[in-house]
Amino acid sequence: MIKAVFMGTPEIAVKSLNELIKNNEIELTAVVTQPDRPKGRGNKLTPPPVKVCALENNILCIQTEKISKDKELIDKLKSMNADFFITYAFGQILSQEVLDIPKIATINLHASLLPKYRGANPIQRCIFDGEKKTGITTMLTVLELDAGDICETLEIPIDENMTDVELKEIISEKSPELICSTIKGLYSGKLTPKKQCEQGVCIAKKFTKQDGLINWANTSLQIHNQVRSMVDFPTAYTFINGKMIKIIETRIIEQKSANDSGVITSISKDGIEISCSQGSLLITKVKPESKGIMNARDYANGAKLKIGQKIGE
RNA sequence: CGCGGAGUGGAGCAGUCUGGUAGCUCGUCGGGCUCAUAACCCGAAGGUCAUAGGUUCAAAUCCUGUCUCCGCAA
Repeated sequence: MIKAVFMGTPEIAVKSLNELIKNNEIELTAVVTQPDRPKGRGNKLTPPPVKVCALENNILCIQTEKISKDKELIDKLKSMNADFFITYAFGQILSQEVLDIPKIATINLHASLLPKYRGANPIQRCIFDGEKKTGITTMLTVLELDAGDICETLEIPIDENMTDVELKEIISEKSPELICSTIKGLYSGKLTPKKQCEQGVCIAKKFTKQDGLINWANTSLQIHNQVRSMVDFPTAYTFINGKMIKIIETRIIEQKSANDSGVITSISKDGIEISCSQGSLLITKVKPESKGIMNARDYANGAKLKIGQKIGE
């Protein structure tokens, strides 16, 4: 029996945690996650999804503010005799002392094809940049951010309209298998991790609200990639008639039908067409202030938008 | 108790301040026009105005509670 401890926090890691719980070659002795945080409207204290899953399955769940300084927790982890620590979107940096605890290795799952997109936001950044493919990588965890030796990788193609939400779902879906295969490979000694190629290293930083503001002077491709890369957060937005409106879904239109950027050139059943610096963008789904997601056509109808109207202010 | 917005036919909205016949655009259905159409013309169906009380001769509208949804801030 392989003994393992899982460290993770958000929704994306839950499917993998579930697999580790169910897999009968692996004994999951504990789950480590972040403390409950105040979240959303009303600042309600919300447990991380990984904790919820662990509790549902009666797995020991330990929450810590900072694992590398939590002496009590470190002692507890040492006493567990784990073969592996598995981290997946844990959100905390492990100290060398923690990395050295497991008998075989600490492995991390990262949602990119390393060495590209190291860091906190690989999923959204690769879509934002218009990448045609990304992937999942398992690796040995080292002190330097996402720089450890690579165990296994899985490529995932990105089509031109895929959103961050869809990609996240695919990655969440495909991760469990890769984790298990890596654990077994390392345990049996059949898998030899390889050094990362230092060429092509780049860091994927988190988005801020500011990143969501649409600049209509960009090309339609840039804006399209921006919109679909941040549906989940922070969501691309612009201003129409002085009100903020979030743009949920767009399609690229090659031809441009106005000289100005940020002007409504047509309103049809399919949506609202806006001219950009290169090509046009068809907005198909939006979310106005205080409202839910709606078809752009319905919004245009109620808001009485006119062709030729300038947006973005 | 962090701040704020919203709930009205199937969809998107106006009407609420100043109480007095339920309104607009779109969709749906029927008919017409057209070579044809997402266009145009005529007609129809469809709403306990989120919910529970209260005030009033009379409440979508004023007062109080509740539920649901959303934006901002963390």
